[in-house]
Amino acid sequence: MPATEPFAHSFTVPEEPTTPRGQRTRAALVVAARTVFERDGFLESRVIDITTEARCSAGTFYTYFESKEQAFAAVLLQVKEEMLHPGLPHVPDDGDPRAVIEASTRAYLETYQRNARLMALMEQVANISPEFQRLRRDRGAAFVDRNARSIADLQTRGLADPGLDPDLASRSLSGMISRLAFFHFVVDAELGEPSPADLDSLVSTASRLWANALRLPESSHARPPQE
Amino acid sequence: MPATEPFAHSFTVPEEPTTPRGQRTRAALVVAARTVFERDGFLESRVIDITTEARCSAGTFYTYFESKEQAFAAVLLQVKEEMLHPGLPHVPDDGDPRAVIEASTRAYLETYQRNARLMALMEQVANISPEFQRLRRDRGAAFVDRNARSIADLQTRGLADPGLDPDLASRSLSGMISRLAFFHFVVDAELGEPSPADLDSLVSTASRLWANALRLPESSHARPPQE
Amino acid sequence: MPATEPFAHSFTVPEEPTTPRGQRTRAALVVAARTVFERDGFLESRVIDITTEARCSAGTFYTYFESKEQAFAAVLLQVKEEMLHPGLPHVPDDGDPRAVIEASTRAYLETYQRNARLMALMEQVANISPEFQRLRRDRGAAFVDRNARSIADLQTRGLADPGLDPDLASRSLSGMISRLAFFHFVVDAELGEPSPADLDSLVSTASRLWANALRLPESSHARPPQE
Amino acid sequence: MPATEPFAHSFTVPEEPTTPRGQRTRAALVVAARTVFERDGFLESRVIDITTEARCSAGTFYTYFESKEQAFAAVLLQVKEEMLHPGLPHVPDDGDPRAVIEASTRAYLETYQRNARLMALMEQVANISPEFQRLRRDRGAAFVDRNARSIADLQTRGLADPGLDPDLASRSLSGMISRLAFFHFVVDAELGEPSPADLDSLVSTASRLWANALRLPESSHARPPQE
DNA sequence: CATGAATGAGAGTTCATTCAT
DNA sequence: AATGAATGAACTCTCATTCAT
Repeated sequence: MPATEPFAHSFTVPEEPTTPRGQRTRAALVVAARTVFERDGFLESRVIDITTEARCSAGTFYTYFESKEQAFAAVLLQVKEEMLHPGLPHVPDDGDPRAVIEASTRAYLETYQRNARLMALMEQVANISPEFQRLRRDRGAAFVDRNARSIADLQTRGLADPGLDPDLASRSLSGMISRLAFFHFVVDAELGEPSPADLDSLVSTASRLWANALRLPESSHARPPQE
Repeated sequence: MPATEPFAHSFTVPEEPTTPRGQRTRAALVVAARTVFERDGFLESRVIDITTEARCSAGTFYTYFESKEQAFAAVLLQVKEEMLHPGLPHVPDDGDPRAVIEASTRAYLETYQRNARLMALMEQVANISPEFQRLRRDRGAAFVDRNARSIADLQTRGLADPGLDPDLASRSLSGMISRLAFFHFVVDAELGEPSPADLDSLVSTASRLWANALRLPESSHARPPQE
Repeated sequence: MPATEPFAHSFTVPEEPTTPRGQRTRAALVVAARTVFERDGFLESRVIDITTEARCSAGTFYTYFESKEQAFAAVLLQVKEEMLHPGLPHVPDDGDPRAVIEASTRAYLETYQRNARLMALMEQVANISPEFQRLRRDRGAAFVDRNARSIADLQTRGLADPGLDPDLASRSLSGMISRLAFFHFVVDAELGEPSPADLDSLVSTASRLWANALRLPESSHARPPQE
Repeated sequence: MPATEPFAHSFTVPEEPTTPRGQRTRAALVVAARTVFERDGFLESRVIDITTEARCSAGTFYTYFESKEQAFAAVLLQVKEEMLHPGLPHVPDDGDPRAVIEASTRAYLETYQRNARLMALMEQVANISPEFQRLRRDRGAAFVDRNARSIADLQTRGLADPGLDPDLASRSLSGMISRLAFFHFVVDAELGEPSPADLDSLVSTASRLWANALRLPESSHARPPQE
């Protein structure tokens, strides 16, 4: 059935194939799907492009996925680790909150940069499909929650502005970073805009804004990241 | 041409109709296009839905637009005023930067809320079409530039953290507000999420973060967060 | 693409199907295309008429051809043998040039008669599409060249008017025969004109004119004009 | 009603307009129609192209013509004089049949050359529409008949091969000339083929073939046209 | 499990023609 | 007589999905 309601299908990925051959084919399809999706975007990608890329026939695609959407979901699942936002816990908490924030910010931006095409894709698909909109939201929420806990902790320790709602502040600041990354690594890159800043400047400014916004005290050994 | 390369058309709108009748029809089509686009999204909208809504025949659409994309561009043009981000200059500069920021933030969020469907649409289309990606970028840049000037001004006046690059800071903070608005008024609304915050909280938190991030001094006489 | 530039496509036929089923379907489509084209003319034929005739769905057509034009090219390719102008060499050169010319003329006219609908079609399409105009020209050139060599040979043997340019004479005389056939088997037949002459008269007159035009000597023993 | 049966309309041209303005507009439309038809071909020409060329509105076209076909008929009527084949009677019968034939041939080819685009057009339309197929046939018949009478006359005077049927011979030879002209001035020209012969060679060869075909005696003052 | 031909609903777009102004 | 906006039937082509082999 052509051109039906897109995204009307659930994207519950069905059981993994049991035979080695099946696993190989499926894996090839997921890799191919990622390649094609990242290259052409979700809408412009044809199932046949994916199967061609995976060197199998059109029908085989439907042995492993019920729809193009499901294949996209499989791609997302496969790269989940990469996409996991490396929030604050991933960096050593060495006692200097500003340093922690900067390290986290750097880690986030570097990860974003590595997966820029995929993030662009996610942005595209999330705005087309409520299912993926929810997926993005939920994944983002994990990131936001982690940061919210960090903010609350800093408030408890008397280091952060107690007048801020930790959740809302985290939503805002996390969105700040992700939007900055999106415009920098996706929009400007796609449009061929000259990069207005290098990664260090981004990290420096963004983490300084974040720390300032929480009213964190200056680092003891004052080492202004830029200026 | 069925389902060919989307967005292959330039945005050169055919000459405006000269007769009143033509102007009426075209206007009706633009209104209908906005209605349909906002209701169904860009991709799910059919030209015939628009003409049905405008109570004219399918062929008439092509008297005024070369494609669905062009009609969308016409919608954006028509509502440009509404979409214009109010930015800082639109509110009275009464000497208290925090108050100005709060007023601006409120104005922005209120505008966003009023045009939430359109903003969602823009987000969708921009992630599909490079042409509209650029349009969004350029419009956003105007907003960012205004805020950057404001930040630089505050730095000059010794009120804002001199260690911040005004442009990058503006990109970051402007993105923070727009992303917050997007998640609040579009994503959460579409997904039927219980609103985690009311408008006042959003305004209060966002503007406090913004002012903190710049290290603006506390307002001298503690005024109520909004008035 | 509805009713856009006709004949904008090249004639690169997609790869032949490998499976027997595919070959069967493709062959059925070519047969159906010929039937429909001959019945309705090229312009009046719809792709859907062809697929209906071939008992397959509309989409299947595009598995094998990129356009109606390409299907027509496939028809021409398939019936190339039939359409090949028999020309002089195909008949025994028994030493009497007039007899050879008469036999050739008869063979040509009989072939034309058998493929009259196809010739009409070719005439129609060639006058619409430069691609097919060239195809017709090139095919005609083969016929003309053969006759030109024959004329030159007769001149060498002192049997034909040496004052004639063999190429131009062949172009002229070949055109004479083909035009005669066209008017007789296509135009008059389509218009329901009473046939002004039977095949024997056509052969007799045309071959006599051809032979006279070259100033071939009379046949020695007056044989009956046709056997 | 778009895309209806082409040529389903009769092409009886309706009454001429009475007012001077109407006559002017109609004349402009006929000129424009010829220009556009000759430039783009009948099928590729749009009514709106014609009215644009004539600097009037689309609706005005239908004040004077019932259809695109009728406008084409009007063009043909207007240029009837030019298109009239200048058969034998148009040249002085100075007693030398070969000279007469050569002069006629030259006149025909020169006329054809001048109206090549129109002849191409006629060839295109005649192969699309039975109505115009008939028109072409009838006009050609006038030419053929004239030549047939000439041939019969030459036979009566003992100058032409009495074994030829005058009508069939005329059909054949007239077709020879028109086909030669068509390939030379239309096909080769459109395809950008290098002209294989100049006008003088065409005239010389064609008229010699014609005269030979009738077995006309050599001109008394033997002046071989070429060689 | 793999193949790849077949499906067919559906969309965008054209343009000759009409008709209210 | 002129205008030009409106009409809408018709057509081509796409591609996700199915299914016989």
